[in-house]
Amino acid sequence: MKTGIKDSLTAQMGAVADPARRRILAFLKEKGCCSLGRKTGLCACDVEERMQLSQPTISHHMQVLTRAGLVQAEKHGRWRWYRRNEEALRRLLNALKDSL
Amino acid sequence: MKTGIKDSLTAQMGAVADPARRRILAFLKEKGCCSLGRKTGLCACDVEERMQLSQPTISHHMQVLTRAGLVQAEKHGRWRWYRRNEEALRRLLNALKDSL
DNA sequence: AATATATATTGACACACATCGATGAATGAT
DNA sequence: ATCATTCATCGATGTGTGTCAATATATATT
Repeated sequence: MKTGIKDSLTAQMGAVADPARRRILAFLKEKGCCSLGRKTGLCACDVEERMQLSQPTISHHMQVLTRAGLVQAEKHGRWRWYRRNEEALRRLLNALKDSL
Repeated sequence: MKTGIKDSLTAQMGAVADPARRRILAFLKEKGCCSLGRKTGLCACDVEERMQLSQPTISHHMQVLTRAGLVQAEKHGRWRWYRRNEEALRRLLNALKDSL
C-alpha cells in the first residue's frame, strides 16, 4: 500500500478478517461471564483466559477491534471492560451487502 | 500464523478486505463491457484498464479472488474471462452474519 | 515461421502484521 | 510504603502481502 491510511470499511474488514479477532468477537457475546459484574462483555483478562495467546497479543487485538470501532472499551479500576458495538457490526454487514 | 493454512471464511474475508479487490468485484458487476462478447464479467485486460495497477498485480488479485471462490474464471483463447460467483458472495454474507 | 497479444510466473522489495518476552504504568490490597 | 494485579508499550522476529519489472507461456494472426 502507498499511504498506510485505511478507510473505515477496510479497517473493519481487516479487523474481522483475522480468525483470532473473530473468536474474540464471539466470546464477547457471552452473558454474565465478565470478571466485573457486567451482564455483557468481558475484560481483557477474561479474553486472555479463553484465547490461547499472550497478554500483549490480546492487548493488540483489542486495540485493533477498538480502533475499528467494532468494540467499545471502558476502564474500570485496573480492568478494562470490552463490549461489542452491535450497531457498528450491523452497519458493517450492511456496508458489505452494498459493497459486495 | 503457524500453519499457513486458512479456512475458507478467512480466505474469503482476506480477499475482500483489500480495497483493490473490492473495486475489482465492483467492476465485475458491469454488464456488456467484456472484451469477449459476454454479457457479464470481464477479462483481465478489462480489469487492468480500469484499475491503475500493473498486469502482474491484476493477475495476482484475480488469483486470490478465484482461489477464495468469489470469482470464477474461464479460459477463452488467449483471454481469461472472470465473472462474479454470486452464490459464493451470498454465502459469504450469510456466514458473516452468523460469525459476527 | 515469425510476430503480436493476453496472461502467468519469477524474483525482488518494502511494508504490514501476528506474535512473544521484557518492561513500564496504573490501580488496588496489605 | 510495599506488593500484587491488570493492562499497555517496546523491541524483536518471522511471516504474509501488495506491488512491480523482467521473463516465460500460450494462443492467435500474418
